[in-house]
Amino acid sequence: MSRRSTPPPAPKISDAEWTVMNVLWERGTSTLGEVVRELEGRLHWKPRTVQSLIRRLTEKGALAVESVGREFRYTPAVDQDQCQHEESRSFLDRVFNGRLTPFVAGLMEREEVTKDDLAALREVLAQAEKKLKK
Amino acid sequence: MSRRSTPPPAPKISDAEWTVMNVLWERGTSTLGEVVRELEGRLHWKPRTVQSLIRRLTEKGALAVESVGREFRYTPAVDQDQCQHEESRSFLDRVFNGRLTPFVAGLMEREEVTKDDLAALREVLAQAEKKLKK
DNA sequence: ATCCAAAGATTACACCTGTAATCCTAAATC
DNA sequence: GATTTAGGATTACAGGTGTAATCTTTGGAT
Repeated sequence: MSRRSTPPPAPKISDAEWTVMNVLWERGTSTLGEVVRELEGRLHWKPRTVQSLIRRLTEKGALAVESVGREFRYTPAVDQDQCQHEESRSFLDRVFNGRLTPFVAGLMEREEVTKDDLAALREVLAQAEKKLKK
Repeated sequence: MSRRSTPPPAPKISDAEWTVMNVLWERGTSTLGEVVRELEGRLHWKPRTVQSLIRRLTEKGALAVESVGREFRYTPAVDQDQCQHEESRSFLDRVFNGRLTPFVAGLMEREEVTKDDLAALREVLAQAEKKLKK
């Protein structure tokens, strides 16, 4: 499997920051409070913690800020698909010497897979195959 | 996809440390010099850098040390498959909300896949399917 | 015997991360 | 008006990471 043309790399997002970005990608533009309430229950995080993460993400250019009245609204400034892909690549390179198949094989060996999972994967493979043929 | 019984978690291995562990898993027991020479050319790393990483890996229990004459020989003390699986899980949870299919789909969409890749994956799926049926 | 190079031990050091606490201000509430 | 409170700004702080340098010892080369 080989790379195609690469867009300029997105800023590096840390583990905790991914949690925040996932919320923002899902909700779209949000305020601090909205993110805090979204994470409440799932996480023990204090509001100041979320604020810190948002600030860092803003500083590294992953979020755009827009001042609305007294508050700010934060919006993802980087593409989720691209970030996911960059993380995927770096993960595969680091852990599986770049190879996808052993990764998938390892998961299937050690976790329960449902029929639905398998069907979905089969579909993905079929799509890839079609693209190859074209 | 769900977890099965979990062995006690392996120590957390950092990015740079993965590079070293990969060498050790591949070569088996090695001395510092052997690891340094193995990485030479591929990496800019100074020998002291490799030594630091090996020391940290030893401290966190990922490598076992055996004193042989004047030197030490280092041996992986954690299972590669297990480490790979733990990394895989944490990666999928963080980036893809735990789901494998979008990960595979994203890669296929953004990278060139060869016929061989596809065939290998198909085989993996077939195996998983067989296991499900049983 | 001498000197060098390789390896271990110790130390460095800035930057990133996780996880907030404090302080300040302004809006909302009583 | 006085008080609580949400949010921004600033600060904190230990631990991990990447990437070594320095100091010390010792076996091998000359």
